[in-house]
Order: sequence, then C-alpha cells, then structure tokens
Amino acid sequence: MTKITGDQALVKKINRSIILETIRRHAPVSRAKVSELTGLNKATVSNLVQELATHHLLQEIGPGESSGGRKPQLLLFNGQAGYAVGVELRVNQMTGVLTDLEGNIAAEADDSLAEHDVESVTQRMIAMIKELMQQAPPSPYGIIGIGVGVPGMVDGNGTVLFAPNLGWDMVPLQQRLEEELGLPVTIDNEANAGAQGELRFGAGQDARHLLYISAGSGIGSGIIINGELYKGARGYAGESGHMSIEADGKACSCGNRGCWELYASEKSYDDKGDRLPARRTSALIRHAEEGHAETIRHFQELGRYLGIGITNLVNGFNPQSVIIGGPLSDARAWIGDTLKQVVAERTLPYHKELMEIHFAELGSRSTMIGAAYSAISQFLGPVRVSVPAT
Amino acid sequence: MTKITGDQALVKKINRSIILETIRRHAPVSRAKVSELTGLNKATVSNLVQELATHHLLQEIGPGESSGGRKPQLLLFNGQAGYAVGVELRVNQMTGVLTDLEGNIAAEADDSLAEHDVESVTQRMIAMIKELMQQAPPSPYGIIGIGVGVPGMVDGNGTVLFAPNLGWDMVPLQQRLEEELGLPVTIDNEANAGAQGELRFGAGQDARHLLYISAGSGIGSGIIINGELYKGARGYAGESGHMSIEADGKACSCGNRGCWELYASEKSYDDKGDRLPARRTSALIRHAEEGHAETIRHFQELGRYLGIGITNLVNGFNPQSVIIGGPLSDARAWIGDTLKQVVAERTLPYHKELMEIHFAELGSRSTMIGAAYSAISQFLGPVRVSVPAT
DNA sequence: ATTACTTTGTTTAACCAATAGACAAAGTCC
DNA sequence: GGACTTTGTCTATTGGTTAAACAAAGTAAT
Repeated sequence: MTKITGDQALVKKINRSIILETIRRHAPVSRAKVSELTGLNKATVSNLVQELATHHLLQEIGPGESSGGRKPQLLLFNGQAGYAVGVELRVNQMTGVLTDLEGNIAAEADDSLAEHDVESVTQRMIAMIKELMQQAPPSPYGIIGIGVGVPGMVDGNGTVLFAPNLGWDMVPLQQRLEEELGLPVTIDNEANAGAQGELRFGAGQDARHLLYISAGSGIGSGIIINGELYKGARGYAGESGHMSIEADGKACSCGNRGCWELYASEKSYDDKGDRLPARRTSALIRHAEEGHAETIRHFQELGRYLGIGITNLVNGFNPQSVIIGGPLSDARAWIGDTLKQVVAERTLPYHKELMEIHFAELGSRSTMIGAAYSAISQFLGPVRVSVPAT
Repeated sequence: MTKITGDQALVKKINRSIILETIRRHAPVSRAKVSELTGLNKATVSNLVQELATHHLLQEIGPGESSGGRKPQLLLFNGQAGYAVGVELRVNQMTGVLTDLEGNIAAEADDSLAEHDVESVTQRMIAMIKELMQQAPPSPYGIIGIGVGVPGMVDGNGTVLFAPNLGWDMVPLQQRLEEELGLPVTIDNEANAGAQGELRFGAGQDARHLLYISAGSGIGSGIIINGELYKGARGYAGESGHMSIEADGKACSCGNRGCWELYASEKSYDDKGDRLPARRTSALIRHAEEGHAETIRHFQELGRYLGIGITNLVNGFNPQSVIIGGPLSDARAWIGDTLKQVVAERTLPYHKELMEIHFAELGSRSTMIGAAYSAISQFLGPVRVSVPAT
C-alpha cells in the first residue's frame, strides 16, 4: 500500500485527471465549458490544458460556433499520442490488437496454438507483440505498454498462478515480458480484462457497478465497482464459474460440486454424449441455425442455467448492468431470451426495475481491448477521490 | 454525485482524516510518530493536531517514555467528544445502544415488539432513542447522530423499500426520524450495519475486503470493499440469502428456487416437522447441549449448507476474511466445524491459504454498533483517496 | 459604422497548505 | 558536564488554486 497524503502534487494530479476525463467524454469542448462542467476555475483549466497540450495529450482543433460572444477554441483528447498492445491468450489461439489511447484498433494479429508449454507460448506471444508494435504509426509516446488477458488466476505481480486449461502453474509472465520487451506489462484474468474493455469502450460506458460474465470453456466474471475493477484481497475475485448451483451436483475438478460452469458453459456439451451433433460452439450455432432441435434445446437449457447463476450474482451485487461476453455470447440468439426470462422470474423484485442485461458490444475483442486499456490506464494514471457524504 | 475537485481544502481534509485515523489506530502516539507513520511533515502534523484538539477531537495525555531524547507528548483520540445512538430493529424485539465515538457502549435499551405497524414501531423507536440520548454524559458535541439497522432492503434515502418479516413496504424511516429528532439519521440493512460494526470494532479490524454473513430468520450479507460498505447500484447489494444453491430446489417466497436461506437459516427448521424439539434457535441450542441427536444433526446439516453458500461467495469475492454473525452465530459450537470443513473442501485452492473465517466478535451487538458507526462515520467525515498504481 | 453586450481565454495578485530546515526544548548517556 | 537524540515549533519558501481584472473576439441592435 502506497503511503498517500494530501499535497499540491496530488491536487494537480487529481485536477489533471478530471480535466482529461472531462474532455475525453465531452469532446470537442472548450476550456470555458470544461471549467463549467468540472467546477474548476478558468485559470486552472487553462493552465492544465496548456500543460497537457505540450505533453501531446490534448489538441486544439480550431474555433467552434459562437453562442453570442467570442468563439470557443475546441479541445480534443489526442488518442493518437501513443499506442498500446492488448493480447488475449486462449486455449487454441492467441489474438492481439494494437490500439490507440481511445481503444480504436489500429492493427490485429492472431496465431493458433497447438502446444501450451510456457516457453513456446511466451516466445510466440513476444513475436506477436513485436509484430504489432512495428505497425504502430509514429506518435509522441510510441508504445506505452502491453496488456495480456489469460484464462486463469493472476496475482498482483502479474504471475499466472493457475491456468488449468493451459496446464500453467506459477508462471511469472509479467516479469518475463517486461524483461524481453522493456515496456510496462499488465497481466489480467481474461474476464477481468473483458470487463474493463466493455466498461470503457463497449456496452458499459455509463455504469459505475458492472458485472461482466465471460462464458466459454468455463465461466469467469469481472466485477467493476465504482468504475474500477475489483480484484479481491489476493487478486483472484471473480471465479464465479465455481459457484455451486446444485449443492450436491456433479463433481467439478476444482473440488466443489455442482459448479455453475458445469451447466452453463461449453463444459455442458460433454454430458450430452452423442446427442449433440458437435462439440464446438461455432459448429453448434450453425446446427441451430439449420434448425437442429436437440441443439436448440441444449442452448435453451444452457441459457436457463446462465440465468440462474446471473440471478445469484445480481441478488448479491446489485450491479447497474450485466454484460455477457465470451465465445458463448455468439449464441445470443439462442440463449438470450431464456436467460433474460429466467433472470426476470427469479431475481428479487426491486432489481428488475433498473438493471440491464446486455451482450458484449466489442464481441470477441472485449478481452484484448480491455487488456490494452489496463496499459493505457497505467499510462494516463487515473486518480479517484471519494468523499462519502458531506 | 458531488462535484469534487482538488484544492487546498481537500488536501487539508484528507490529511486531517489521515491523522485522526492514525491516532485512533496507534493511540497513544506522539506527533513525531504520526509524522513518521503517515509521511506527513512534522509541522503539518503539529498544525492539524492543534486544530483537532481545539475541536475536542484529540487529547494530550502527557509525556511518554523517552527513547533517548526529549519525551514525546502522547495523543489520544477523544472518543468521548460525542455520542451516537445505534438501533437494531428485529422481528420480535428492538434493541439500542448509546456509544461513544470509539464504539464503546455507554448505555443499552431494549423493547419487545408485538405489533409491526409502522406507526407504533416508529413511536417506540423514537421513545427508545430519546431514552438513550438522555443517558449521554455531557460532551462537547452531544449526540452526533443516529443509526438504525433494519431487516430489509433500504434505498439511498433511508427509505425501507421492503421488509418482509415486518410487512413493511416503502417506509421513509430516515425522513421521519430526522423530523422528530432533529439529528442526522442513517438507515441501513441489518447485515450491512453488522458488517460495519465488525469491521470497525470487532473481528474485521485489519481487513480491507470483508464479507459479513448474518444468519438468522433469513440470511443477509454485508460486503466491505476497500474498507467501505458496498451498497450496490441502488443500495440493495447483499441479498445473498436468495442465492440459489439448488437450481430446482424448494420454491422461495421471493420467486426464486433453492434459495440459500431455505437451507441454512432458521427457515430450515420448518422442514423438519416434529423431528426437532423446538422452533427457536436459543431453545435448540439448549437441546443440543443436552445431547439431543436430531438437533445436533440438524445443526451440522445447517453448517454444511452455510459452508456451501460461503464457498460460493468466497470464490466470487475473494475476501480477506468472512465473519458470521446473527442469531445463528450463537450455535457456533455446533455448526462451526462442519462449516469450516466444507469451505476448506470446496473452495478454490488458492483461497484456502489466506482467508479466515470468524464468528462475530460483538455477538448480538454487531448491528447496533455498526448502525451507530454509520452516524459516527458521517460525523467524522472520512475521505478516501486512491491512486491505482503510479 | 458604431455602440453595447457576451463569451472566451489569459494575466495578475492574493491566498493557503505543505514542506525543508533551522531552532528551541527536553531528554539520555558516558 | 558535554555530546548527542528526540520532540515539537517556527520561519521562509514553494507551488498549486482562485477571484478579479483584463484582453480578445465575437453578436446584435441602433
């Protein structure tokens, strides 16, 4: 825990952050308007804007319409002041993006993975990152950092503690990548990264409290509280896939019984033996589109179980909105209705009114973009101040 | 949302809060030590200490032991600068305490409730509060506020939205009490208040992320994140009792099925028909003490279900510690072992290492004291600043 | 065109909290 | 008694925000 006290540097940091954020959200906007929106003095805004502009984080794009007086000089956040790389590591595949500071994708790359040994995966990841870095347009800051989303639990030092699907155990990925690349690296759980992606650039931009459910080969969740990712005491909050929804149900490899993800993720395909015509979600979606009854029935059942688990989380968390991402969100047409109906039926009355359920807006890119945002966030250095009641 | 910007007043507020908190935690302590602990300059500490002392919030209690130089002047938080009233409203009973600013109990009161109509309960509550207020010793600030914990959902304005066991619906309790008493009033869910009580004055004083489970006629939970109560988007987070642990289990009055509290609260007694010798926890504990086999077996089963639900919450939240309170915590001798064993078996491997399960230290007073703390907290005006990574 | 009024953004002087460092006070230890 | 430590205060400085004056650049009506 950093020892943090109040001094003028902190004040400046806070105000700079407020101004940058205000301009990002209301762009294009004048200094006068920023002053009005934030409550900061005009002089303060002018000073900090100038400072931010000399650091290339803001741009003046010329005069706007007059409202009966001098024309305003409009300001824009300079999203192209630097670029970040975001990588998502999956079981069979690795995908990456190069984004600007506003999450716009400038380049993409992917690579299939046959083997999962730490060394070869790390090598290929480094190669992919370098490839993406080379595609960055010239900019004042260049590559400002790298974010990686992995399917497993990650501690505060960016060490992958446990990634069952990769067979990884205690892999100091952040340290390794930082040594090789000489840039700041952040490692996050895949669902946590996805939550950040949707929060900042996707379906959750207005939410302070958000729940992101990543449904795929398992289920993970990313919890956003007060606009910030909640990681828990040791960094591994969000393992909601191992919430038991059948107290004495099927045994799970985790040691628990009746885990949610046994019923509401791709793991549910295993129980159906040969009754399902395929084992991969993409293939099953095609069968569903062709009207295969058993497949459609299975998706509905899966949607029902998803709804049961989401209900549990909603009753506990009272989030503003729930966003469903991950590979299974591609089957939204087949699971969405049942899911929403189950949540509506089972959730406590008061939640119904003001809670929204969405599917991921960034689609399969939520995690990559969210991972990139972790790097951006570190670079821009957000500051949050809360004064609970006055 | 308050428009908050950085200025010198904020800086001062932050530092004053830091100093007060430091002295509260390390008392008795010298100015020099506070400076060292907080990183603030000695002069800053001296100035703010003087200001706080003239406001009667600090006291100098004379010199301490020298460590090879001038003797330190030891400082104490003046817990008797004011008093707060905390009330817990239960189904059959209403209890209240008068506490000083450190949560020490100065007076207690209770009243049994036969009827639950809003008017008579409110009247009796006001009478009890006034009675407690009169017992407050003379102090610089007198009664600084009143906190109430209720068995139901509460919104941000202190309106009781829904309290099934009281038959209450949309009762603007805070408004009513403030009008009658002319003092700041905070209304909280019973579990939320309990969580705050244990966090500040009980078993959770070192935790930043804490989960409080209140098990009684139902199950509620209070979630502490980053040292602050998390209330959710609309103020009713923590309804974990209605987490389904049997997807197609018993129907619950809430509309859901297989709700945790049907299996792990006093509601579980109803299923046992005549096999249990009593219907009240206090009576059952006596029977268990006398060796009644069926009762003991039931408590074990209840403990097992408690463990199953706690496992779910722990996997999702990754709290530092879990505290179990409410009437059922009196049966800790009969449910504790099973509970802890179930959690150890079913929780994800990494949680086991660093998570603690405790029973409430304040016993049946957690909620009252926590409610009082809500008032104290408002009075002292805590400020939290976070700078996520530098 | 001229004048009055608006709006935007900058400049100036004042303010104020934290700070470093000097210093005074009060102690220890040899 | 002298050298050294520790505690707490005092003083001058720093560096941020701010209010208010001001300059710049526009509109609108006469």
